[in-house]
Formats: sequence, C-alpha cells, structure tokens
Amino acid sequence: MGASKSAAFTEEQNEISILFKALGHPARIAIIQYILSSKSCICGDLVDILPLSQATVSQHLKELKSANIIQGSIEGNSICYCLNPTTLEKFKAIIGDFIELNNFGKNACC
Amino acid sequence: MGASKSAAFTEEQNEISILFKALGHPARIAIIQYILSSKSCICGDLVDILPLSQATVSQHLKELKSANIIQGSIEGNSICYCLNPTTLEKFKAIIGDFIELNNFGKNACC
DNA sequence: TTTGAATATTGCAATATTACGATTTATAAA
DNA sequence: TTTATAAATCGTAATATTGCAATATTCAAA
Repeated sequence: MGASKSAAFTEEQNEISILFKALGHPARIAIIQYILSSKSCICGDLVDILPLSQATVSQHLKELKSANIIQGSIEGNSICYCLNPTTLEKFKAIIGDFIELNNFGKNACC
Repeated sequence: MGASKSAAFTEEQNEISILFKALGHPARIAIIQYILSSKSCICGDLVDILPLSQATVSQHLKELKSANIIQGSIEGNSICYCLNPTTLEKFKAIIGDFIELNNFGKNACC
C-alpha cells in the first residue's frame, strides 16, 4: 500500500501522467524554460542558475531525460541538453485532445 | 532536506509545476478524461469506474480541486464535478508559451 | 600519465504521496 | 426522527520524492 497502482490504468493514462509528473516540479520547469530561452542546447550552466546543488540539478535532469522530455549528448568536456522534439509532439497532441478537441468551457456547469 | 524548495523559484514556476503535478497521476488523468467524455458534470460514478477505493478517489478529487483544475457543487445527495474553465485557460496559455511560441524543434540539436 | 573540470552516482535523512479501512459528515427519503 | 446513501476526513502503513555531501566517473588538456 502506498505504491501507485499504475497497472490498473490504461497505457495512455500512464504515459500522459508520466509526462505531467516529470514537469511537476519548479526546478524542472525552470530547466525547460532555460532551454527554451537559450534557443539552443545548454551546457550545464544550470548549476549556476538554479538554487540547487550540482547533485540535485543532475537528478532533475535525469528525471527529465527518463521521461524523454530532454536529451543530452556529450560535447567535449561537458554535456549538451536540448528538448526531445518527438516527445514534445506527443505532448502537444495530448494537450490537443485534452483541451482543444473537447471544447472545454461547455463542461463548466457548476 | 527533502522538502521542495519552492521559495527559491519564481511564482510562475511554482504555479505551472503545481498544475502539472496535479495531473501527474494516472487516476487523476482518468478522472479528467471521464469529465471530458461525459460532456457535462459528473456525479461521483467515479468510484465505480476507477480501480480505487472511495477514500482514495475522494483524495484524488481533493488534489484536483486544490489545484483549481476541477470544481464541485452539491447536487442533491451527491456532488457534481466539472472542469474549472479559468484554470484551463491558464493552462492553455502556459502550453502556448511552452510549445507554440517557442517554436520547439529548432531546439533539437543533439 | 597526471591533473583538472564537468557530470553522474551513492548513501542518507527529511518530507510527500498513495492507498485503504474505519469513521464522520451531510443530505434525501422513509 | 430514523434510515440510507454519498462524500469527506482520519489514522496508519508503504512507497516515492527531494536535497545534499561525498565519492566516482569521464573526458580534455597539460
């Protein structure tokens, strides 16, 4: 008891929630915002920017990577991170299903 | 140690992550999907549909409510839930900032 | 090869989440 | 008022997350 009963939900429900969960921390939002604002890969200036230790930043990057939201490649002495376009397309499609297609607002009745 | 350092991040970063975090569980995705599919309010058939106990479902509803993603009103003997259009507009705007405006894909360089 | 810089991993403590049975609260109907 | 039904809350146990110091790894350059 205590563990999430993921086996009891659909594959889609699990996939979606994994994406959202990975974005469910302010540090990880800050990382994504920084990647977006830099318009290119970032090479670990993150530790200087975030109010967290190097170990903790690395852990957050790992979580974003394991959700396939970012990807990294070795760039000389450091590592270059950027967004994973495939995952972002999927994310966009999910949001579409959630919000656009289901004309929300008509659901608001209470 | 262990607590999320939310005070160290911007208001926006915290707000966004709270929304994502609330959606970061398959049961809560299932709830949102069900509300969307019913095209109207739902009156707690959720316990029959989800593979979780009544207490657990109620807890997930509470989390969605405290993130202002859903709202509930008393409807006779039961409670009627629907999406909160204000929060969904905000969510849509966030996604816009994240994905549309920042023409992702051009960021993919590694 | 050794040294230095950048990241990752390990180990641990604090806190948060998940789940459920039992109980409580609130309303509808008898 | 009593009874039944729906939903929330409480208490508790299991598990997951967060954060960091210390250590390990990895690669470039000396």
